[in-house]
Amino acid sequence: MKKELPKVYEPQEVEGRIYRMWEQAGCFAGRRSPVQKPFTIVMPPPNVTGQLHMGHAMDCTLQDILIRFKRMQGYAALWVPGTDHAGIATQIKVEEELRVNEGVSRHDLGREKFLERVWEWKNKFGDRIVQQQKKLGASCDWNRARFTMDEGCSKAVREVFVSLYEKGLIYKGSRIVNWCPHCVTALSDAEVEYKDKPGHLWHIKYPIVGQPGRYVIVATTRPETMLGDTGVAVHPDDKRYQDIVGKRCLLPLMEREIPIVADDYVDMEFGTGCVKMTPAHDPNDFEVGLRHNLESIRVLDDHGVVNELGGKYQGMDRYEARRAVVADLEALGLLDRVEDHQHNVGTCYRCGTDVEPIISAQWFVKMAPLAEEALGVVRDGSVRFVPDRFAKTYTNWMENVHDWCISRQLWWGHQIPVWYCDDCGHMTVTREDPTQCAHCHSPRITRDPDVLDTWFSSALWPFSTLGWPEDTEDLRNFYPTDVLVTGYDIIFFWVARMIFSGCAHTGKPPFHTVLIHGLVRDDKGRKMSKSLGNGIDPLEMAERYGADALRFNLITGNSPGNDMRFYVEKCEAMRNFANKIWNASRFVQMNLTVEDAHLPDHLELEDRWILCRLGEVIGEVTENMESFELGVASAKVYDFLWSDFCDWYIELTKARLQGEQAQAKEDAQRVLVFVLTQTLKLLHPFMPFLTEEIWQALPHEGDFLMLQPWPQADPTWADRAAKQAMEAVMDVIRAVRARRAEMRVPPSRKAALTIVTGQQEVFTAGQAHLQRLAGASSVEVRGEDLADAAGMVCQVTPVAKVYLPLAQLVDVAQERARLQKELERTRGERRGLEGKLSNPGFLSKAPQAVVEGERERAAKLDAVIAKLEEQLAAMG
RNA sequence: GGGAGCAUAGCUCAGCUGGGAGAGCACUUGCCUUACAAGCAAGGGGUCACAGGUUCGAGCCCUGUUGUUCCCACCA
Repeated sequence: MKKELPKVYEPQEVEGRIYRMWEQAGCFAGRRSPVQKPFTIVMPPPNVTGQLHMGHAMDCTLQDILIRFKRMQGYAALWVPGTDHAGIATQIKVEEELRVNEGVSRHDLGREKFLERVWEWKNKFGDRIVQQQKKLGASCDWNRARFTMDEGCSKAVREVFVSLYEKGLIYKGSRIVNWCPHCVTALSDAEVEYKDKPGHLWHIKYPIVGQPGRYVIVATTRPETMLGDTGVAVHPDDKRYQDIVGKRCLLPLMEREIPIVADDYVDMEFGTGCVKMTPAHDPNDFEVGLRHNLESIRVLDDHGVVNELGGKYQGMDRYEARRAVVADLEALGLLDRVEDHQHNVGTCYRCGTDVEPIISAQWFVKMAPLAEEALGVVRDGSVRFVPDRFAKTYTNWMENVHDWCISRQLWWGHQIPVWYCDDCGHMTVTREDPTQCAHCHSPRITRDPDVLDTWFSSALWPFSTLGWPEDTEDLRNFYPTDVLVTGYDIIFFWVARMIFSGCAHTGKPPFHTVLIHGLVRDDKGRKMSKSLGNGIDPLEMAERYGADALRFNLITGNSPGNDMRFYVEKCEAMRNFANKIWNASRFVQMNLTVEDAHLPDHLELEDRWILCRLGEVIGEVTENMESFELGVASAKVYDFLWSDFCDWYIELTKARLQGEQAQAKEDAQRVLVFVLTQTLKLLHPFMPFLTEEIWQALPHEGDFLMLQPWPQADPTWADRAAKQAMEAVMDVIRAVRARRAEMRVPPSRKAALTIVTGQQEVFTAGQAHLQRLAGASSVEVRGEDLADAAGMVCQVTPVAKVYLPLAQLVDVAQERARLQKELERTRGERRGLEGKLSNPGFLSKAPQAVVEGERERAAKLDAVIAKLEEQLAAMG
């Protein structure tokens, strides 16, 4: 039975082996069960091109903890993994690869060949992140792994697009959209990141037609867009400009006459109160333009280069054109002045390029009707955010959401299922690929070249992965899912869209709880990023300290939704904890002669104490887990294991283990194994590898710890008397140790202890422990105080006076001073309590239990005070 | 402009529905006490940002102030 365990825990040797064992035994499979309630988590699909970073590691660990906990609690637990095709990110990556290695662009290859190459890439590297998740111990049902572009998910996408189109919730329109000139595609509002950047405010003079020498001065941060100006706007109430409203001015450089209009949009206080209008390149101007029938002249092409409508600036990119325009204006004397100006610039969330608003024909999802339902399910509590403050973030966004631009000018993704007739121009939108136009039946039809926003397919993830739109067994059994775990940074991108998609297409919100976590930052609080080079590789940490230590680090000591800083030192501390458990287990095992882990009939004081504590911890940890307080739960297991079990209980059993009585020895072994085993179960969700490895080496029933039932406290363990008695003994041990340390008594020098107490039976029972743990050569327990305490030093606890024959190390005056000081301190504390206990308000209004607790405390202090006074009196 | 978070020991952070201020690391002292030196024992260190308020009682609830971080928003 016994396996020789190494002195130091070696996770590298253990983890791979344990994982393979679980996997081969099918421990991760989510099985539908007629009796067990299902518990389902769908994993946020990482990008296929991605590498596992610390954020993934935290996300993955949280989910694994929940799913392991629920699995042990007896739920039919299913954790569905998968990966995301990540349209822009992947396409950019493969294009880059092709450019560097082969010197070709996607256009050189053509769409079909290019897509073949992306699939090759996906097949080659798509597995990498899965392997990395396995290293962390992720207990997903890998047989159910999905990919957003696999057949089923694609079918779901197609169904959703067509049905939303049929309901009029998807439409195509020419609108101002966010355009990335580098990625050469439209972006949704959520994909634009606004950054404060220093810039300038150029004040430009536009001559008024027919009034030589008179100008309107407009202020702009983007002078190059004036090439597309089709008007100037002022506020209707602005007295300065009332006479010129309706007049025209001459657009410099382009020599075009444009109207001056009045519109509420203009802020009279800002700049000169005159705004140039470029409807084709500014969302506000676009709106104003609509109201005043201003023309839209688009002067920038898809790459952000001035086009043929930009006159002599054609061929220049936006920034080059800006410089040229400003220089020319200055030469013409039309540049009034230039101010420094901080402004908010939209940038592409993938490549960081400044986004260019341009008018373009794109596909949109009409959000208003969808948002209404999505708001309802959060308001009525059907979907709950943890922590709940994120519900507000969600609601705010959803209330102000604009229509969602879903078309992307990319090749990698779900191609839009719309065909245009080359003859009649009508659109055909169907679930099956058409062979002819639905209107004129012409076979000459061409498919829309664009693909859908990646998040369009991610939005369907909770049900597309379970088989939707088919009515599958899995869908019926596991949907709606239970908890969604993700970072607050993708509430808008993903969570919001899953919620309205779930409601719209399945009639149910896709999960009832959204567990939000924060970002993992570096030790200086900065975001980990490639460009800063400050990322810490979770796999390297797992390799060095063990996946269990990494997991524990990521969970313990932080609370849901809060960012955390990553400290390598903390990994080390958690590795030390793992090693501590390892060695405690080694101790238990090396003393083990019994084959089973049942509690003995006879329990000693310390046994009843540890069981009482175990029961408390089981209750608290379970409660914390249920309410997603994982950091608190893990800390409690940590403390129990290290302080109660290792520092005290193991030490307390040594007397029996090393004694002569066979029965006592065996009893101690049984309690040790039992408590350890129960605790390993509590710890398992957090540190799955280590706990499984140890459990396998201890007496057990069943095959795997990970499939064991979650521990439950036996009510008979709640032995308050045993707890108090044991703690009284522990108090004395601590007091003696402290005194010895203070007096610099070397541990090798044992001293005879005399304990004077009214509870002799408690200390008689604890005699062996006192001797062992308090460095005593002998222990005398008596009821009556010493007649002559000369040559002794005294320590006082609420239930005992302890005498140590150490007087030669301290003089009487010093001892008296010490006791006096102790007395003052205790009296002070007692007075504080008296204030409370003599307060009628407290007595009548505080809960009974609290009042009782305070009374007990007072009684203890009184006891200490009495003993100290007695001692001082005895010293004369 | 709107919203949110944070401010607790030298550092990084816990502290759940209000009831005797905690952990890890760092620091001091003494120990290889045969499970563990990745350890053991003992210890030092905190007007819980500030000012009011509610309460018998506030780190926790309310109001305001300051500092700080983040999110959202179409002011050129």
